[in-house]
Amino acid sequence: MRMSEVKMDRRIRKTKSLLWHGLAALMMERDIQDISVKRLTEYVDLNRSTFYIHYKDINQLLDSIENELMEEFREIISHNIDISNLYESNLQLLHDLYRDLLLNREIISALLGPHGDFQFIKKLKQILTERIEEIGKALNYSEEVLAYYSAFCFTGCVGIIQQWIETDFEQSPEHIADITNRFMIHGMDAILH
Amino acid sequence: MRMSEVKMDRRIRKTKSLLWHGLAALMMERDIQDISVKRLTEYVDLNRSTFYIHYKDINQLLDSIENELMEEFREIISHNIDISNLYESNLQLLHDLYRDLLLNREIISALLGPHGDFQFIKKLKQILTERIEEIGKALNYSEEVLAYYSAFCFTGCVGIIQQWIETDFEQSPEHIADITNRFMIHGMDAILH
DNA sequence: TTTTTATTCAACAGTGTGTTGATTTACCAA
DNA sequence: TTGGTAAATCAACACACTGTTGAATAAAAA
Repeated sequence: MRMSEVKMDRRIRKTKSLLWHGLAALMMERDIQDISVKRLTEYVDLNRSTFYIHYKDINQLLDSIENELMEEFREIISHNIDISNLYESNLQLLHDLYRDLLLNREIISALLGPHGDFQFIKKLKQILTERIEEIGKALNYSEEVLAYYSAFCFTGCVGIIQQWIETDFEQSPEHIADITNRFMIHGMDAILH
Repeated sequence: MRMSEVKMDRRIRKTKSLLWHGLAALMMERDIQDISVKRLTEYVDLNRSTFYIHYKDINQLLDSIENELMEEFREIISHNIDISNLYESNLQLLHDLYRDLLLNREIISALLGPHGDFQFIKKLKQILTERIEEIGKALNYSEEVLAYYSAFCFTGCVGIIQQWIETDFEQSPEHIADITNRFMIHGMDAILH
């Protein structure tokens, strides 16, 4: 059970969990714009009006799921980064992040898969970018190039995660973290040796 | 006028152009799922039934726009890549691509901006990835690492393009192509010098 | 157990959808 | 320029999903 759920009425917990997992399941087979409140509530066998007690519409439900995840990520990312040992501490951060993604593989597959949500990528990118810009400032890089580098890197990360999803999380989070880190720092040179 | 439009009835050209630009305009302010056929046709001052003569729904309209663009990109990307001079020929390809993006800045801003379309990124990534996997095979890289590298690079490219959009295409396509190429090949090492 | 509160259910008006057939308007080729 | 062709308009239609309501029921918390 998540932190934000502990004090909830059990019925609310059940309802929200049903809607959460139901939406994830439906997103595996169709776009969000093709998922109606009617269809979702029928799918999870809840009365349609129950949905409206908790959420305004499908978008707000999606939003609340994403924000919940973001809180988790922010927690993980808030660990200190050691600028004197960028390579190792960045690797550590990627480890932790990917491990958490794996724990949430159901919803992550939905949000970043073929019928995924654009907003989620934006949110994800934003909290990751905050982080690297912090580092960049500490290292005194030009703001302009840094903005492009962090955009490149962390959108690239999303690409790696999507590739990971496509192989159904075959490799270990450690392995994925390792190649991500190498690509970020050495680019193609990383595979040329 | 695009190649696919030359033989069309002028009325069809006008209608499609109105819907194309109208959708792009509406996508600058709201998500696709919040754009109805009714709203779009009112916005561009067309009868709603006219829309249905040409498209099934908003999604199909979006699809046809994207596919049109993809044809353009495919054209550009089909230029030969010189494996013996990867750096230069990749740079050339990025030049051409970014120049074309700039020509289509209106629709590109819509498709990759805050209310952009997930599918479009997928399509874009796919044609770019086809290309790099071709190169990778010629250079005899391991398939697995290569899949991750190309996912990283070209999703990263999308990130750079989004950053470019956010600065309202301030820099030249040549400059953006140059930093993209450097990030792709040297990663962070490119800004460490 | 009692009180509180979430869920269910039926019903409602409202809005967008997708289609149709008749009419008007614009285009294109002869 | 004209006549045939085809696109755009318009009004009307059944249909499906929406968002909200109030009363009845069920489950949880105290």
